Amino acid sequence: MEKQTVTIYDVAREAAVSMATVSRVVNGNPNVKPATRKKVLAVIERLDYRPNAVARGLASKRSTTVGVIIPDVTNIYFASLARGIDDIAMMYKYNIILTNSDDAGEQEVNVLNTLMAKQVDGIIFMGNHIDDKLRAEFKRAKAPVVLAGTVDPLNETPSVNIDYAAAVEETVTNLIKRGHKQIALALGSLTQSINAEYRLTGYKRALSKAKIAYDDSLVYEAGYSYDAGVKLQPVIADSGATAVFVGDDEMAAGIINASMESGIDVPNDLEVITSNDTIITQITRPAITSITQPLYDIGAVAMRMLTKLMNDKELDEKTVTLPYGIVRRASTKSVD
Amino acid sequence: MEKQTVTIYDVAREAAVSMATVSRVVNGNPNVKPATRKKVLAVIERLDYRPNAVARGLASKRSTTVGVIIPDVTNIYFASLARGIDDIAMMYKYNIILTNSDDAGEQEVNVLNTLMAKQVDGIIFMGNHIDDKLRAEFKRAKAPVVLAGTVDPLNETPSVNIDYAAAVEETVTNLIKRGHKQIALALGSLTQSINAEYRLTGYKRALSKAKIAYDDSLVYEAGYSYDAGVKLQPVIADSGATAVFVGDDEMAAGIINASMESGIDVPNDLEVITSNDTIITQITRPAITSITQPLYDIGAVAMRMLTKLMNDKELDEKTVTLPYGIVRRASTKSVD
DNA sequence: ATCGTTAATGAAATCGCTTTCATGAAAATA
DNA sequence: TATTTTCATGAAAGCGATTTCATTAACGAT
Repeated sequence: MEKQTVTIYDVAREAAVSMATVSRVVNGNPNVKPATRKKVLAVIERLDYRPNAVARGLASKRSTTVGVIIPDVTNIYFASLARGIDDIAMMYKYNIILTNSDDAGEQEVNVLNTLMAKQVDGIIFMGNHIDDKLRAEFKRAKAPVVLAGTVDPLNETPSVNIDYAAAVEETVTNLIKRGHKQIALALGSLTQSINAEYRLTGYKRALSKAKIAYDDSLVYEAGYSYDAGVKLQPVIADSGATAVFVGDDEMAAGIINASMESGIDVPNDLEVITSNDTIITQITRPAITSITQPLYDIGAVAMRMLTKLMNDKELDEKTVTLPYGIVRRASTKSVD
Repeated sequence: MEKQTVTIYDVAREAAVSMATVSRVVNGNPNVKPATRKKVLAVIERLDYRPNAVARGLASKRSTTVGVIIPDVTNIYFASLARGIDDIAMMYKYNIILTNSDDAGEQEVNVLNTLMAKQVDGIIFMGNHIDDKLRAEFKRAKAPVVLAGTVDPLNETPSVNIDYAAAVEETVTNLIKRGHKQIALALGSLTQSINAEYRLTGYKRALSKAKIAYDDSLVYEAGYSYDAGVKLQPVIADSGATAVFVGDDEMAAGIINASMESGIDVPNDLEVITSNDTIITQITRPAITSITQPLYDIGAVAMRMLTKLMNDKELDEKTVTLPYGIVRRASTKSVD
């Protein structure tokens, strides 16, 4: 026995008004006599009528749903952005269709297409790399796209980020000031622009300002995981580096734990700085000095921008750069 | 200039067939002559036609979307389940509408209702407590609901879990065997059934089997966070407990770090065991002994069950209990 | 009392698809 | 060859809302 669904038509009949009037009441259209509104609301209550969002979406061409593409929900960094996105979305009565892309180009294009098929009103994209294929998809999408915590070197798509290059430059410069000459850089793949075109750039800038020769044997492409950090540690140890900047907190934790366990003291033998200031940085011992990012806000601001675009409003600025900070913890030596 | 959308009607016209035939081709209905199929596919390709999932949903009464209610995406435990859910969902061509509930009853009911309004075909619910209000909502929903990593003491709703009580009983029994008499229990709120009716039960069972009197001053209701653990640590220290079972990994990390920093050695002065075997347990020093749960699988199995229910199939078992394990790490002493 | 406005409502088209049913053609059976 | 089945297809009726347009009622203003 299927549960019977109550439609707007049922309400109209019971209330002895037209569907149009019921629709007006439901949508808060002011053009309804108070008495009529009251009558309709009573029927809605009595029948327990709930508007069908799908039908509404078809008729109005707005689904009040936005697509969110995330590399992996279990990654705390992106999950934090997602939380910001969802909170603001909810505030504006949107829902989130969340899909994991694993940062894989093909998969990203796929989910983008299924999201478009679902008629999402907008899309928030998170990932480590934007290529031409993706840009092309963004363009043909009729829904606006905003990048969160994700850089497009060509700046074609609205985005919210921090200044990754400047942040890395500043931290590396700090290390140099404290006497380090051999500073390793542990990143994800250099095919990803956030690494190749931002973090690496900041690193090189710091070196060049200090007149230190760039040595690419100190730059490592590892994965973004704890185990990747553990595996990378002996390599860093062999390189003679006395400090390392790491692109991911879990990887940094792996490096720190593996170092300490092999007798290399952090920070005395190796100083470690990481990028995302997730809870991980507080949990390790020593705790990890990190660039701080307003993770939640990056997501929240991106979603706010998207709501504007979805309502055909102009954006104040297409590329929003939120402030970053640096928080010193025990994985680096104090300056004094 | 709005982007023009191509509809099934356009395809039908161009291919000189009826909409019905195009629909059959798109949906893989075998009742189409190969020649016709080919012709239609060519037009679809040429016009770059993408079926509108909203229209399809309205006509077919299936949205191929499932709702997922999660306390907080940034919680690694639940995020891990969510990942399992999404992967299986994708495998079955479903999308996920993800909403954070903050474990708050009112909010949970709200999102449940907006999900139903969106005509989701099914719902996966994660949370720490199921109450009557929620059960009532589940019942009136016309879409099936499955609980993931979430217990319903009344067993009214299909669910996937491990045997929390047995797991706690086993770990606490181990502690007792190693000579502990004062074992603290650090949980979330005792208003939540997973704590009050499962973990606490297991704890009491272990004590009673060992003829140790239950002392409720050793049971603590804290939050599920790192800071909650840090705050709770001095209280545990004062209690004279020599071991503690913790309900959340981040909280356990907080207890461990705070202990070590106040001169209480883990595991020599205090043994610590936690519940969820997330990456956190490997990152702390000492690493944390933990109950192991197949997190991803809990989500994946829940989603598989949901697909069955959505296709009106019978469930082999309404309540699935996945096996748990215990992994010893450095926060407990070896047994020998 | 009359006319121009504005407010309140309903009729009906529309959104883009699925699906039932009818129908004619082709294939299989007698 | 006649008859029954099966196949392939199209016409058209929904699905449950929104929205445009027309219409009538009420309201001021003159």
